[in-house]
Order: sequence, then structure tokens, then C-alpha cells
Amino acid sequence: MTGMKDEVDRLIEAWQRERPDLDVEPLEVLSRVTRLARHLDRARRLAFSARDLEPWEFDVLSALRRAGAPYQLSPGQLLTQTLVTSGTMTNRIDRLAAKGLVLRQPDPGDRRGVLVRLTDDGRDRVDAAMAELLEHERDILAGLDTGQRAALADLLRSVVAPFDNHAASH
Amino acid sequence: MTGMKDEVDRLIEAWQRERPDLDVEPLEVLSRVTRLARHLDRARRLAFSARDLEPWEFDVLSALRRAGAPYQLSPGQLLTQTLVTSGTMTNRIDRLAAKGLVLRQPDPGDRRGVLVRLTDDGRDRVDAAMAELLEHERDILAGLDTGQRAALADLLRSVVAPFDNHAASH
DNA sequence: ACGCTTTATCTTGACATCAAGACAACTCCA
DNA sequence: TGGAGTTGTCTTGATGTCAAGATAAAGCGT
Repeated sequence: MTGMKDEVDRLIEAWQRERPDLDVEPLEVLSRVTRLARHLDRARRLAFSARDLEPWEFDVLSALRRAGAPYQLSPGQLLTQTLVTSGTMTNRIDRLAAKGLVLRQPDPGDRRGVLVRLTDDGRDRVDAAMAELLEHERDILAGLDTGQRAALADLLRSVVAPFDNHAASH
Repeated sequence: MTGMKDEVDRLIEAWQRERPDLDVEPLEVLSRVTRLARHLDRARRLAFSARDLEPWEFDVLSALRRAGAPYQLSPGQLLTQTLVTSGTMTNRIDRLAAKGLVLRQPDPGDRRGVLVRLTDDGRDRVDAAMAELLEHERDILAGLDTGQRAALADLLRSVVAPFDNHAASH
């Protein structure tokens, strides 16, 4: 018991009133996940706007940053990591290159391919944005103690893991 | 310990390798929330496609359904519930009306306003879609026992509640 | 009653995304 | 070496969304 009602409590009450025959218990978890994700989106947008980055820009730049020096990946690798289509990725790389945050270079080993590399400016921006994002996220989780956060992470992991490990069979 | 690694574990390892100075613990919870929400979106799309409904259609229809008989709300009420802009809602109502799932009626008490009402077909569709969605969601949560699901719901509620109750001050 | 402000909905124009397909370069086996 | 199939990226056309503004009707104080 947390002593506070949220929107999902109200949502569930309404469904129970209208459809008493249904067992709506799954909504207790999953509607909260959906709503929290929406709030997180707004928090991300806010955190990144201080660095003049859109969330989609951060997604691409952070994939490159995580790859480690020399911070370069192919468009194909980027689209498996960001789960967008190839057309979208072409468009994103165009715009990031126009902003000077990435460079498009021919792949020396495959003339079909290109390599997308983070510029120094791109690296600085994504590093700053990541630090800011973590600040915001810490605030969001401030109501939980360390043990609760760990418990929440473990419960979420066991719900998400089947998806992640099943997707490997594609 | 759940005995399984997920994508977020790998994401966190990469960040720790690249930025050992940052405390990335918040990602343990919030990146999993984001990823789970994305998987849920796909599950919803799948559940609704059997009833030939898009997720956005379900969002609107279910708001009307939850309102109870006579299943009617104003566009304004619908847009506060679905968190889209008014232009988007106009477009959605147009398309739902064209499909015969809702009716647009003049508001007898306010000539500026209209009332959007669920048709019988709309009610049947959204009821069937809801039952199907709950089936899918039960599958997703099958790895947790009742106590774990309740614990997860409570932890999520205490993270989400501040947003929901703060937003009331708009 | 008269304006001024607010409220409710719809319209417009720009934009990001996706699905499907085009095109070029690579691989591999005969 | 040649040809079939595969892979990597980009192009095209349709769609849904948003922000900003237009329009019309209510509310409200004087």
C-alpha cells in the first residue's frame, strides 16, 4: 500500500464497474508501465532540450557513443539498435550530418556501405545530455529506496527478458 | 537475481565501460520501463488487429466505453483522456465516424460543442478488443506469481503517482 | 444589453515515420 | 568466371501527429 491513488486506479475502477465479468488485474502492472513510459518521454524531451537535442537524435548519438572509440557504426547496425526502418535512419543521419554531429564516410571494406561517425561536437553533446538525463531520472525514482529500486529492476527484468531473448531468434 | 540477462544489462555494461564516472543505476529501472512499453505497443497492435482496430482507435473507443451508458463524451473530454492535440482528435473522430464506430451529434446544451457517442458496433468491437488485450497481457505477466505482480504494481504506482497528482495542478 | 475574455472545435502546413521497392555491390557455388 | 541470390542503403508515396491559428459560441462584468 502506497497511500496514493493514481490514474490507473481510476481506470481500473471504471472498467470493473462497466465490465464486472472481466479480470482486469493485468492492467495494474501494464497500464502503469505504459503511462510511466509516456511521462518518461516528456522528461527525456525536457532533459535533452537544454542541449538542443531531440530524443531521436539522442537515440542515434548514444548508440554511437556506447560503441566506444572510434564511435562509428553502419546505418544497418544503427537501425537494429534503434528499431526504426532504414528510410527513417537515412533521414536521421542526413539531419545529424547537417547539424555537424555525425560524419558519413564510405566504408573502406564494402563499397555499398557507409560508416557513421560521431564528431567531437556530437560526443560532447551526447555526454552532456546523458548526464542531464540521469539527473532527471534520479529525481523520478527519488521516492524509492535502494532496495525498492533493485526489486523493481529485477521484477521488470523478468518480464522483459523473454522478449529480448526471443527476439534473438529472428 | 532472475538468472537471465536482458538488453538493458548490456546497455548498462556499455555505458559503464565508456563512462565509468557516471552512476547509471536509474537506467536499471527506467530503460526497462521504456523497452517494456515498446514491446507492449506491439502486443496491443497484435491484439487489436484481430478486431480490425488500430491502437489509437482503441484508445478513443475505450474512453467512451469506460464512461458508461450512454457512452458519450465531448471531443474536449476525449483529448484530456488520450493526451493528444485537438487537431489529432478531430481527425480521429472523423475516421471513427466514417467507419461507423462513433456518431458525432450536436451538444444540445452548447452550440459550439459536439458529443461523440459509441455506436452498438463500436461497443461490441471495443469490448472484444479489451478481452483480447487482457489475454495477451496475462501471457506477458505469466512469469510472475500473484504476489510479485502485486509488488510490481505497488512499486510502479509509487513512481507514477507523483506525476498523476501533480498534473492535476494544471 | 454591450464588449472582452474564455472555451470548444476545426483547419492548415510542416514534419517524422513507415512500408514497399529500387539499385548497387557483395558472396558463393557451380 | 559467371550467374543467382543476398545484403546494405536510399527513394518514394501515404499516413498520423503536432503547433499555431481561425472561427464561432458562451460566460461575465459593467
